[in-house]
Amino acid sequence: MDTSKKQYCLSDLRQRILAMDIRPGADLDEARLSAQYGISRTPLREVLQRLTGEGCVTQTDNRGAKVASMDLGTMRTFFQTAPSIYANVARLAAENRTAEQLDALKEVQSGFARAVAASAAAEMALGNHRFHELIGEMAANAYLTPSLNRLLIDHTRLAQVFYRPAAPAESIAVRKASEQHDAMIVALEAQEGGLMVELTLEHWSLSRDRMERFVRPDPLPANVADLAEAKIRAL
Amino acid sequence: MDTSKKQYCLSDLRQRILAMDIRPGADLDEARLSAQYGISRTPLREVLQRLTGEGCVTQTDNRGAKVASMDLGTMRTFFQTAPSIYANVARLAAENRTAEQLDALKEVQSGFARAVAASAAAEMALGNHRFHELIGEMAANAYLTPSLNRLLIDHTRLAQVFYRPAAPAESIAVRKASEQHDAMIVALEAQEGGLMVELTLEHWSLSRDRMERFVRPDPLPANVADLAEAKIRAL
DNA sequence: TGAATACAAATTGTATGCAAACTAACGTCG
DNA sequence: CGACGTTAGTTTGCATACAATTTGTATTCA
Repeated sequence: MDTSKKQYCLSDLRQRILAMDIRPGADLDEARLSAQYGISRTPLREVLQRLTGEGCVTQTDNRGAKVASMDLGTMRTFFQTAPSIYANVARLAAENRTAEQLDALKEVQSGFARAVAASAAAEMALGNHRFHELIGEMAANAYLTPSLNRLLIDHTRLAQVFYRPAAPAESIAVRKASEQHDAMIVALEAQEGGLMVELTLEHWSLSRDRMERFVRPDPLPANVADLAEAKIRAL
Repeated sequence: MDTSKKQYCLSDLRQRILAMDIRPGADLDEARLSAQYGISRTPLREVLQRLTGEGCVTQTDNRGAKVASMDLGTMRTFFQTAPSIYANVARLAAENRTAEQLDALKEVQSGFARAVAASAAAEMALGNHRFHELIGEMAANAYLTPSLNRLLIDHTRLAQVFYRPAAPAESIAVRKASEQHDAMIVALEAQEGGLMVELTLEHWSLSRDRMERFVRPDPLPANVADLAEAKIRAL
């Protein structure tokens, strides 16, 4: 095959972490994983080191590796930090993108659109991830990229939690997100930094609103008697 | 000793890279280094992977590790990105610092002041590095910290290049920088975010001006004849 | 019963030997 | 003479065995 077993292990673990297939805080046992991927512990440990560097995984001495947790504190800083970094990266991407990168982005976006059409939740989230990762590469700023990538890791994981229960209203939002991606591609092609920032902030708002709606859903009726009555009437 | 050989190897390599004792682009040979630090290649490779995650080192498959380079492009993005990240981190640090962190910072600053008094260039740069690293920890923002730390790596390395030729004017600037550190500690203690941002931008200006002065020194007289004449008169 | 300790099992960390990949020098062929 | 292919030599990558550390459990003694 084209990719080695180690390469596959790296990208597979990363995907499974992003897709919340392996939960935050979950223990990553070296012996089990190395057997599972058919490699010895030495290269597996290298993979874990790599993922630690990316921010997917945390390691403590003599106590192994865990999937990076997502506690309330980090979520708070996530919402605090994301718009600023996203916006700055967006402007730089418009200024510095190359033609090849733009082609790659179009490719990824068409994949994302296909996933949206097929309502494939995991592929949507992963495609979205790759889309924004590529915009990060376009920015060509080695100092901002690590922050962006860490934000994207948690953004994708949050999206998995929030988007899974695909209510009809949600699928409309997803299609809107896909349209925003298309608009971004136009802005990037025209190298319009200001427009790109605007679109990015709108994109963020859409995503944030959906997360908020999930965290704080419409409350149940306050009056329990009325609720019971309504249920009976509905029969 | 308190720290294991591996731990020592990690921090020693990091220090030597920050101090430009090992130059950007230099090859990091596994066999040589493992022998040098008295550990086998396995833990040494782990150290290199760790440093790669931090951004000090770059690794390419089957071709070993090198010290992260500092080309013109990265320097450009450095000057572009640093003030914004520094300022944002500064405000967050003022808001979120704990008493323990403040004590640690005072400790580091007194070490820095001692190094300034002794004109110990490497210790100054390293102390300054630790000072700003601690401010990053105070900000308690897992998304911003990686960007800050990458900026600090290159800032410290640049400082090594620029500050080494210790002209009298430079030592005045260093003392001013130390005073700015003291002012920052006061601002952090009072949790005055706005003041902290102001001080940080001043601190940045001082540093940037010194770098600029190094890159673009006063030009020689344009008229070569005049220059020769002036030299003769000076005798 | 509860705390402390000693022992056993599991897991991580390190060393070493061997396989694979890359580098460079040499010789052959067009 | 230059380009290409071949072959030593060096360097990185991987697997396995062993050492060290942590965790869980049982047993003893107050």
